[in-house]
Amino acid sequence: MARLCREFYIGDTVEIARNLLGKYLVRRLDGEFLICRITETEAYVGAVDKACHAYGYHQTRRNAVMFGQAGHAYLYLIYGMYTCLNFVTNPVGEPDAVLLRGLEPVYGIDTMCHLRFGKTPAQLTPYQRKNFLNGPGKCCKALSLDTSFNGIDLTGDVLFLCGSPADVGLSHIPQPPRKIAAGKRIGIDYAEEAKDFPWRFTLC
DNA sequence: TTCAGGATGTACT
DNA sequence: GTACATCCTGAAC
Repeated sequence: MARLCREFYIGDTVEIARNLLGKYLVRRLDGEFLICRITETEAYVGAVDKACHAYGYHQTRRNAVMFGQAGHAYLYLIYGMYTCLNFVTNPVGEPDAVLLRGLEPVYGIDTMCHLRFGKTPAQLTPYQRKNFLNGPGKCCKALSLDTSFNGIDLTGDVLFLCGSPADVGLSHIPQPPRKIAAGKRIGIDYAEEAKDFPWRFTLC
């Protein structure tokens, strides 16, 4: 499959967060492909952003991956229970990342449904159907990702991104034109002025 | 349909 | 000991 190369992940992090919308996230699990369209992201910029784990270039054991090479995945545990997936951007030493907040399932839906709810798609309640992949913890659960994947290379074979349905062998999937909305980020009320940065992007 | 509250464990001070 | 880039449940409207 033709996947996004490392250069895609190098540049202005806020711009990359916007460019990630509509791209396809591919997870290879036991030989099966799980494929989703990215619908929601947030940018985190270490140098200036109090909401970022690496604010002011503060490096710890947890966030070390953010200081490494672009195009790798930063995964961490939040609230003791849930995993968040980030894409590391920018050059080595510049700790920026894009948080994945929302997805739309495209392929492998039965498997994702089972991973998330232990049910088949037909067994979902309307509430579960509506809230399938609209949060960072939910995305990781449906793709069977946990902190053991921290630092994985996004140009490898386990987890990577593609630019179009044709790149993932699904040329029959339509891509209707959609708009991008920007807004404030979520769950970072402690971050003072940074909580109001319009660095959350949604496909609508 | 919205809201409050609890679950839960790791990293960091 | 405290805070945390969250999610689910159940109750009230």
